Amino acid sequence: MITTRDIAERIGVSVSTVGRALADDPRISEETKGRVRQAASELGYVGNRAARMMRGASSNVVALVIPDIRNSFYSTIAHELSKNMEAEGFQLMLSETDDDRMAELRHLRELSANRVAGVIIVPTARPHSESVKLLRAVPHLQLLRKHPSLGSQWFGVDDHEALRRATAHLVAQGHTRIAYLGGPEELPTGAERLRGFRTALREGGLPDDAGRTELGPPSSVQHGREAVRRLLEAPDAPSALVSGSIQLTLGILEELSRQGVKVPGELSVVGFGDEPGFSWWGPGLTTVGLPIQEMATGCALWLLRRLKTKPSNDGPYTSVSPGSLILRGSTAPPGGRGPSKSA
Amino acid sequence: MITTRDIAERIGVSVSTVGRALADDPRISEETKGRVRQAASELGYVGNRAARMMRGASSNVVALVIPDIRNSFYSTIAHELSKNMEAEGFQLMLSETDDDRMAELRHLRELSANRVAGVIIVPTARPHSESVKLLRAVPHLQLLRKHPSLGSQWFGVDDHEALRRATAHLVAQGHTRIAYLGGPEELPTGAERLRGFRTALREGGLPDDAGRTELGPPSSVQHGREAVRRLLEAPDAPSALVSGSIQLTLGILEELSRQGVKVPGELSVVGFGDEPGFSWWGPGLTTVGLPIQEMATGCALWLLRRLKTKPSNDGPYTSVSPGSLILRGSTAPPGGRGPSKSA
DNA sequence: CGCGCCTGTGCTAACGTTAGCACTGCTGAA
DNA sequence: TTCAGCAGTGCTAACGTTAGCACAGGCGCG
Repeated sequence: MITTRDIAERIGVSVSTVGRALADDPRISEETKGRVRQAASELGYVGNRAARMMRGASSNVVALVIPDIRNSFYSTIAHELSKNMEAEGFQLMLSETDDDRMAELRHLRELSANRVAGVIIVPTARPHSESVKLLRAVPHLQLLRKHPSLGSQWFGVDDHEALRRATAHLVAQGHTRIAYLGGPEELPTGAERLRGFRTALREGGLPDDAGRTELGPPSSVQHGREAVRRLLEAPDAPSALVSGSIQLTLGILEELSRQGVKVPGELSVVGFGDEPGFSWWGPGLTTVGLPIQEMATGCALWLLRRLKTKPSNDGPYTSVSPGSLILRGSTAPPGGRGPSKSA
Repeated sequence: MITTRDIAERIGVSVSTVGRALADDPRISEETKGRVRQAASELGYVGNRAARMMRGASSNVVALVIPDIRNSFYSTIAHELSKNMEAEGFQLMLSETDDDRMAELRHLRELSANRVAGVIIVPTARPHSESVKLLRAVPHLQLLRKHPSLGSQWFGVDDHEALRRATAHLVAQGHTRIAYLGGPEELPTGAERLRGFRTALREGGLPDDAGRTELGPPSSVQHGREAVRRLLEAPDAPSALVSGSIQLTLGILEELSRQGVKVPGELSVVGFGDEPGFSWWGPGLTTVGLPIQEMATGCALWLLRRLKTKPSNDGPYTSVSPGSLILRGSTAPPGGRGPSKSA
């Protein structure tokens, strides 16, 4: 690897001069700068960030810690983040936890050793105490899920409101047996969405047993399919179904298509998130649209500001809009005569 | 930040001893090791990789340089790569080029400054000469697209064969006006897929003007929609359509759904890649399945081997299977009576 | 004419870690 | 008794870069 020393020896100046010339220090004459730049270019010199970091400079890497990049929600986040960060000279490190706290810990250890400048994290249900310690040592920001031990910097969705609205839509159409398919209560998002579901039932004057819930791994398409199968086989199957995760929604749609369930004739469905296929699935999926881009951009800007201004300005959390209900054809009154379809 | 020196002062030994104890050097007594580890844990010591790198150690970061992480093809690659790399203690850096050679160059400069250990790249159509120089200085591997100047280490799909098969399927059903919607010829993949399309037409004994092509940005869903619109409005619209990219396929499906085109009654369609929604789109999309996981794992293993063994073993490129044609309901003989559907 | 200032450059230390060499006791063999 | 060898530890240099200080030469001002 070419160093400033190589350049210095080549043109007969000191390393200091080379360093200053490359930093465009006004004390160096234009003539010398020219020769240095020329030599640097010819030799293919690339500054060594490790050495700079040793001199106190911070790294130009921020990390994104998420469950699974294949989830389009997270890949959109990653994209927006990357775009915003690149514009400011930052690179993005990607760490997948698969919702496993030990994998999360392993990643945070590495990130810490690499002295990343900042971290945006979708924490697991119960982060390891060492993970908490590691995170607290670096500017960080929670995304979607909010864990109290990780501070109050948080960007997310108003999950309670999102599911309240989605469920209320079904209640308003007269459904009295509604199923909710979502993540486990341990996850902050899972708990909030479930709460939103129950709030809507209560507000609709429905009895406690009107709601049926199927909770499980929120990133598992497979779990979505199985849960749907269980719901349909049950003695008094629900007439409507709300989803509390994108991946589960994918599973739901696949299984309903496979079984040829008539939507919304036999079953009304409200999805979560908005994927490319949702609009062309069956009669079109009514679903909760999420402001993903806005959230990602918000995160990026918050972190950038935080990285630029040394003092710890601890702006409190920011909850983004609850997401809007996108009305398509997959919901209708129970037993109603909505567009029927064998998917 | 806690350093070895802090630990040393705390327990009254030298930094050398601390360093060796943490590296589990056999020369240090177990008793001392215990005290060092204890102190390190209490203080929350995390080794500084930058300092290690200065001592000649290589970084534990590999970079993935791709056009756009939102493309599920690339997010799957990123996921598999990340999984394999994490198991070996490597972290993944993500760089998006958006198919812009200048963005590509900017990223490669940063990666180079950060001394990444290796790079897996989906190169742009014509990488900048400096990009080439930067890449050549580090173990790297081309993915999908193969650019001659970047060496012969390549993992990809047999694009020619993939599109030959897809097109041949339509030809066999008797279609004589077939459109191909794909990326530009400048891209190695674009050129190969187009060639495969033409090969199939020729082998099917069709005249040169049987094929209509719409080439454009391969990652643009929007372009897919517009191209479909143009094709349908043309005086003698084709009776079949083959896609040469996942994103374009998404656009195609959206537009066909929107316009309510009967598939395969009015138009037969063969897609590219296999996304969640493809199976439930209209009559089910016949499409080219790609061995994404296998490719990603192959890349990871190749790079890991390359990083472990210092000597430059230059295994030549490896072309993976051509992808299999997944038969669903979206193709039928022209004017035929296949399951018709207004999406 | 002498002094201070300015311009342009060099020297050196420091960042945190590691490896080579040196040192201190101690044990065992000649 | 002397010395080699060993266990256990310390000292120091080096990695590449940067910043503080020093220094040389030239010029203007009193």
